[in-house]
Parts: sequence; structure tokens; C-alpha cells
Amino acid sequence: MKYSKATNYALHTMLYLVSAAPNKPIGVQLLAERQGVSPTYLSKILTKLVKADLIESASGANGGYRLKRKQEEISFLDIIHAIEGTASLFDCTLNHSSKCLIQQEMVEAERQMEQYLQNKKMSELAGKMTVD
Amino acid sequence: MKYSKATNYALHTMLYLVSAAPNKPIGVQLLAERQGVSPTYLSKILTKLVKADLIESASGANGGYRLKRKQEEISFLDIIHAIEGTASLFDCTLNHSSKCLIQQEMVEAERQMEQYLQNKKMSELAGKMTVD
DNA sequence: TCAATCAAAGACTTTATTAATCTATAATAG
DNA sequence: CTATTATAGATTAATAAAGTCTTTGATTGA
Repeated sequence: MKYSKATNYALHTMLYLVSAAPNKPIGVQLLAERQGVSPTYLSKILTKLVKADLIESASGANGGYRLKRKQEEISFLDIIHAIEGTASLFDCTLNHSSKCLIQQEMVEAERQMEQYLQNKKMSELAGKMTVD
Repeated sequence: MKYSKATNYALHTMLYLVSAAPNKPIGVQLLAERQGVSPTYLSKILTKLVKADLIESASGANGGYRLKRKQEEISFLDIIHAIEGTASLFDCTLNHSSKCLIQQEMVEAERQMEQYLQNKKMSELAGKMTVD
């Protein structure tokens, strides 16, 4: 079990947008270059962030992406959910008689992790930033 | 990102072994049947649990698997690590100048989940069990 | 209006991982 | 010695992740 690379790209892009000037949009070209990934691929990832209402996009010359919410209103979990989806990490596919005890514990464990990620906002990292 | 089915089979098998008589080994045949999975496949999974010292195996007639440790000394995390490995869920593959802040937070979040799973012992579930 | 610029979308390919099977080998009880 | 049971390795099949290519649509500015 691993987080996808797409999640890594999304998190880094968001962190970059947070640290950038908030008014001028930044093109995928530049964002992709910084991370060593192809623009078309990153573009697909960013579209998910747009649909999740974390960033907004502008077409045409001088277009690009910029934050849609305030730094302190964007959590790690928001970004991760936008990319990975919100389904539970664990599904018991067996058909038991009763509700699966194992499933219940696994879900609760996951909740612990998500709680941490939800409390971790972009604003918190922005301060600690150096170059990237 | 999903836990593998193998992890589900491993957890259920362990829970069954916990609830079974501790002295007579149980064959993979029976264990596999209960979960609707092929014996050879389950066997591979159980071999990992053997190598992790959670259960022990006996070949030959009347052989099979049984717990190697006490219920209260086997955690969810032990089982999960045996199957999924112990590598971090998140790897930042970008080559930054500095240590990756994102990585640090992701690792900490994971630690929250693992802490819960480590404290959750087989003995705790054994009491709540009904049929499976 | 036209050309340049940029995002969105869909089809497609490649690669990696997970899930599962098959077959052969080794150990052990009776 | 034979039936039973675990272990190991090779192999295949299925699914998911990663990435490319090409077309379409929106927007700006000359």
C-alpha cells in the first residue's frame, strides 16, 4: 500500500502555489518543470484539485492556476482526498454473518491518520518553507 | 491506495486462530474454505506470518498452523506489517535541496494510524467475537 | 478577427502491483 | 511407505498507476 505519486505532485504543487503571489496565476508549464514531470500529466492532476475547489484555473494567455481558498482553509486531507478519493483504505470483502470487527478497527485507525491530516493546514507549512 | 486483500485474509485468519483451541494446529484447507479463497494462495500469506513469528507451522498429518505468541502480544500492526511490509506509505521522490516538509508530515500522520493499530491486540477482539 | 497561449478531456500505451494458479519439493505422523 | 500437510518457485491473469498523444475550448492581446 502506497500513496500515489500523483498525491505527491499535488501536495508539492499546492505548497508552491501557497508560497507564490496570490493574484497572478501560474501555468502548468512552470509547475511541471519544477517537479520534473510532464505538463500534460500534471495538468490532469491539477484538474482534480480544481474540481475539488482547492484551486481555480484560467485559460488563455496569462492564465494558469491559483488558490481558491485561504491557506489556513486548505488541509493536507483536502488535497489527498481530491487525488486518492475518499473511500476507506480497507474493505472486508468476506460475507460474514455479522458486521466485521476487523473492518471497524481498521476504519478507526484510518480515522486517526485523517484527523492529523485534516488539522495540518497549508498555512502551517508556508511559514517553514525555504526554497521548495 | 488500498490495503491488499492479503492483509484482510491474514487478519481474519489470525482472528480465527485466536478463537480456536490453542494446542491443535489448524490446516490451511479449513482456513481457506472459511474465507472462500484457494488453499495454495492462503498458504503463501500464512508463510509470511510464520516468518514474522506470529504463528508456527507443522508439516505432515495433523499439521497446520497455530499461534506462536499470546493473544495480548499480537497487534493489528504486527499482522499488517508482516503482509504489507514496513516501508513508509509516502515517499517523496523529488530531489529537493532540503528535507521534504511534506514527507515529514505524512510520516507523522502515518505514525498516528500505526499507534492505534499497535495498541489494538488480538485479545481485545477475541472477547467481542461471535461466529467469525 | 486572428494568432498565440493555456486548460480540459478522452483515448491510448506502458509499467507496476496484486491476485491467483500450478507444480514440485520437503517434512512428518501413523 | 503412504497419506497428509506446509514451503517454494515459476508462471499467468487481472487491476491499478503512471504517463503520452491529440483534440477541443476558452481567453487574451495585437
